[in-house]
Formats: sequence, structure tokens, C-alpha cells
Amino acid sequence: MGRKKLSMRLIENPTSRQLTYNKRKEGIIKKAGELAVLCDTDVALIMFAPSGRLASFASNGRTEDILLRFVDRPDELRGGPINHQEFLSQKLKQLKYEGEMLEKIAVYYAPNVEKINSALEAGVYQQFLTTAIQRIQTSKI
Amino acid sequence: MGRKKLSMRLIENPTSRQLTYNKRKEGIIKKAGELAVLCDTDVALIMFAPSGRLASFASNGRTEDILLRFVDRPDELRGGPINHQEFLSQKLKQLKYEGEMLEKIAVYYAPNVEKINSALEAGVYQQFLTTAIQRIQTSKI
DNA sequence: AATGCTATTTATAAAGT
DNA sequence: TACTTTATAAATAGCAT
Repeated sequence: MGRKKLSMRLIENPTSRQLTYNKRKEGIIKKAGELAVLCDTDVALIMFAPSGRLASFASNGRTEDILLRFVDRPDELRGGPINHQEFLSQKLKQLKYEGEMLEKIAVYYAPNVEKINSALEAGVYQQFLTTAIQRIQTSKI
Repeated sequence: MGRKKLSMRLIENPTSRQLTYNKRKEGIIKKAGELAVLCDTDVALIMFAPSGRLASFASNGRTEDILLRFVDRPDELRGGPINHQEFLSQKLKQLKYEGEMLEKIAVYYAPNVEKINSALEAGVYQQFLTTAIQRIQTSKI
């Protein structure tokens, strides 16, 4: 959409690139919010600038603990050896604990409540978790 | 966009809702991919249907380890007590280890490489990590 | 750098198959 | 239950401020 059709490759000019980034970032966040409302859907959207710093995050904030549901429904893992399944459950529980610890730490270090979304600490925590997600995704492709 | 303007509230008709969900899901994924290419940006997009099941995930898969950069640059935490800083570093390292374990587990359980994106296991792992991210975000707001 | 303005392109709501 | 089409709404690229 625009005066010209934009070819799908890196925008060379840094100023234009930043401008496009800001505009499209807003657009995607809006779309994500609409999808959440229209379809009762949880949407998490995480964007990182090339610097690696967290650029934006959007979610409708539902907090169901899917982990516990998973642990309570082992039949969803049918086909896996029982010992590995137990191992997996333990690992998930352990990671859940780590996540809660991380949450507490994040709260403790929050230096400025008004700047939460751009706080360096938040960026580091969230990117770390996101990287973990990406590792899983990458490792399975 | 469409024959009529859609009011921004839950689509009551389940069939229409599902249809809209599928269409808009594709749209957002496309947008996310475009943003990644145009602006050299890492984008992670995670959507959950009301059932809680992972619906989609998109990322350009960058894998920088921001954690280590963080640990190696303690001045970014200036203002925090040293003992808490060390505590934080240890926790992050521990979580990194857990993430790597989780990756190995994910690989082990991958039942069907062709269906990676819809694999239930992947959904559980990713939603768990996403929930952790959301917790951090929520706790700071 | 940030905001506002249109010409265009793109996404998509309904309808059709 | 999906795909395809089409009219329309929405997003946005390039400019202007």
C-alpha cells in the first residue's frame, strides 16, 4: 500500500527503513489486537530491531497455565517412552519455576515503572526467552 | 477491509469467526515476514486459538545470545546492588541451561518433521515460554 | 526526528462455486 | 468445508511540513 509498490527486500536507506519499521510496527500491533478481539485469540507479538533490543511486544495478556494442563494430559504425548515423558514434565516444571524467579527479579530491577516497555532489563529477559523459542523452532526445521 | 466495515468485537457466529481467524492469521504472518525482510528485524509472532492450542508462529530465526552480552556488560545494571546482580546473572545462566535442555527435549519428541509448526509438543513448549514472557510483562505494568 | 497528507497498493468481508 | 472472486475498507510509500 502506498504511492509505489515496495519490493520485498531490505530497505537500504536507514532513515526510510526506520520510518517503515515504525509505521508497519504499529500496523501489525493493531492487526494483532484486532485478531484478539474479533476471534477471542491470544496473540503475542515480539519484534526486535537489528540492534537486538526489544522493539515492541503486544499481547492480550491471558495467563492460563498451559504447562499444568499439559502435565495433567500425558496422553497428548502418546508414543513417547514413559521415562522421557516424565523427564519432560520435570523439565517443564523446572523451567516454570525459573520463569517465576525471573519475574521476581525483573520486578526487583525495574528502575523506572514509566519506561517498562523500553527497559533494558525487560528486553534482555524477553529476548532470552524468545531466543529459546526460536531455538526450538529452528532445531525442528 | 471488505464488503462491509467490521465492528471491532467478538464475531458471534463460530463459522465466520473461524474463517476470519484463518484469513487474518495469514495476513499477520505475511506482514511479520515483510517487516523482517524490509527492516532487518527479528519478529516472533505467536497466536493461540481460544482452545489454548498454538495456532501459528513466525520468526526469522536469529540466534544471537543476548544473555551472554548482558552478563558481560554489568554496567547496564548500574544502580542495582551487586549481590542481586550476581543473583540475576546466575538465574539467567540457569534459565539458559534450561532452555537448551528444552531444545533437546523438543527435538527428541518431534514425532513428524513435516508437521513441526502444528506439532502439539512445540505448541506446549512455546506457549510455556510465551506465558513466562507475558508474566514478566504483566508484572511490570 | 516526528507528524500529517493522499495516491496507491494490499487485505479482506461477503458472496459465489 | 474449502477455494475463488469482487467490492470495499484499511494500510502505507513517498512527500510535505
